[in-house]
Amino acid sequence: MLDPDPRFLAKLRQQAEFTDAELAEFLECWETKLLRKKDHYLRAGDICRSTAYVNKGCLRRYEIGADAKENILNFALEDWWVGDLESFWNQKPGRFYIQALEDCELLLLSRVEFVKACDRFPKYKAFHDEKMHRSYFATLKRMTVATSGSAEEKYLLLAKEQPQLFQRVPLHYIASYLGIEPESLSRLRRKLAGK
Amino acid sequence: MLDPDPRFLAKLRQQAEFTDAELAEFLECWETKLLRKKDHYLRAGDICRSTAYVNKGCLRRYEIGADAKENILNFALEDWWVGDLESFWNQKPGRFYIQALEDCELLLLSRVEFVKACDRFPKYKAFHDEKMHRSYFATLKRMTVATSGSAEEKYLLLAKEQPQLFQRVPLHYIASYLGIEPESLSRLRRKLAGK
DNA sequence: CGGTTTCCTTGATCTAGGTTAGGAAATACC
DNA sequence: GGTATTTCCTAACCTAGATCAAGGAAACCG
Repeated sequence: MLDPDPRFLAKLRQQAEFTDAELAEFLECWETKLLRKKDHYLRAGDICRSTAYVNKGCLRRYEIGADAKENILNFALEDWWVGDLESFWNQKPGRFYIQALEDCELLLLSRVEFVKACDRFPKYKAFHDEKMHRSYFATLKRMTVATSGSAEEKYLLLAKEQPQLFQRVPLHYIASYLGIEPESLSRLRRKLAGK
Repeated sequence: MLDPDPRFLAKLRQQAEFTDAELAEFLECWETKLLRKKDHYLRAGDICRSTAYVNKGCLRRYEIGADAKENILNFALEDWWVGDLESFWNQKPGRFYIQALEDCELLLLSRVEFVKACDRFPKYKAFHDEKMHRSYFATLKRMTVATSGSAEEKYLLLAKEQPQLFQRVPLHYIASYLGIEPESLSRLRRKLAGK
C-alpha cells in the first residue's frame, strides 16, 4: 500500500525521534496520491487540506502575477515537501499552484489527521514546526538571491546547487524560476558555453 | 523605567492573553535600549541575543551583497519587531545589519529571559510562534512583489501601503528597498509627478 | 557662522534583458 | 506513420534602469 522512500522513514526516526511502533501507527494515517504529468495538486483559491511528501516525481510551485505571467517559486523533487504552508496553517484560500512536471506519487497527511497526530505525537508537531522554520529561513535566503545579482549569477548558482533540475525540468521553467525569459536563458547558456 | 507603547501592552493582553498580574511579572524581564541615529542594533556576523520591539524611532534592516552593495529588506517603525529571527532561533551568526535611522528606543527581551518566559508562559511562546509565522508569510508575499513587476509598480504599492515611510526615510533608502538606484527613483518620481 | 556631509536631482550614455518573429528537433497523439 | 504539439534555439530590435558625471540644496557640526 504505502511505499515510502527510505529517506521519509529515516527523517521521522531521526529528526522526529519516532520509535518503530509509533512509526507503524503514524503511517496508518497517511495515504498515497498519484498525479499524472500536468495534473495540479493545488490551484490558486484552493484551501490546502494536506501536507504532502514527494515520494516520486517532480513538481513546480508557481503563482500567476498581476500581468498574468507564471512565476515559479520552486521545484520539488523526491524527498521534498510540497504544499502551501500559509493556506494549510490558516485554512484559507491560497495563491499558489502546484503542478506535476512528471507522473508523481505523493504521500499525504490530511489536515484532520495532521491535527490529531500533533496532539498524539508532540514530537511530530515539533518536527513540523522545525520544517516550517527552515522553510522560512530558506525563503529569506532565496529572496536575497532573487533580488540581488544578475541573471548569470543566479543561473550559475542554480547550476551548482541543483544540477539535477537540468536533467528533469524544461529550460523555460528554469527561466521562469530565475526570473528571466526563455530567450534570455538561451542567450545566456550560449554565452557561457562559448567560454 | 520601562515605558511601553500602549500597543505593546494591548498585544500582550489580547493576542497572548496575559492577565494584568502576569503582564506585570513579564515586563520585569524586559529592558530598554536607546540607540542614537546611525547606531547599529545588529551587524552581520553577530549572534542575535534578544528579541526587540520598536518603542520609538525608525530602523532599517539590510544586508551587504557579494557586490558590496547594501540591500534593504525592510524598515521598522514604532510597534514593529526587529531582529534576525534565524540567528535568534539557532544562536548562530546572522547576515543582517539593523541600523537606527533616527534616535530609537527599543524594548529588549534577552534570549535567556525569552527561554524562561516561553517556559513560564506557554501563551507567550504561542504568541511568538504566531509572529514568526506571520513574518514568514509576509516574506513570501514580499518576494512576489520584489521579483515581479516594474519599479514603478513597486513604488506605487509602497506609497499606498506605507506612506508614512516617505515622511521619515531618505529617498535613497527607499530606492534600495525597491531594488533600484537613487537616480532611477528620482526620475520615476518626476515622471509620476508630471502626470 | 562657514564648512562639510548628506541628500536629491538632472543629463548623457550604456547594457542586460524583454519583445517579436521565426524555425527546427523532439514527443505525443491519432 | 504522419500530423500536431511541445521544447528549444536564434536573430533583430527596443526599453527600463544602471552608470557616469555634475551641481545644488538642505541638514549637521565645529
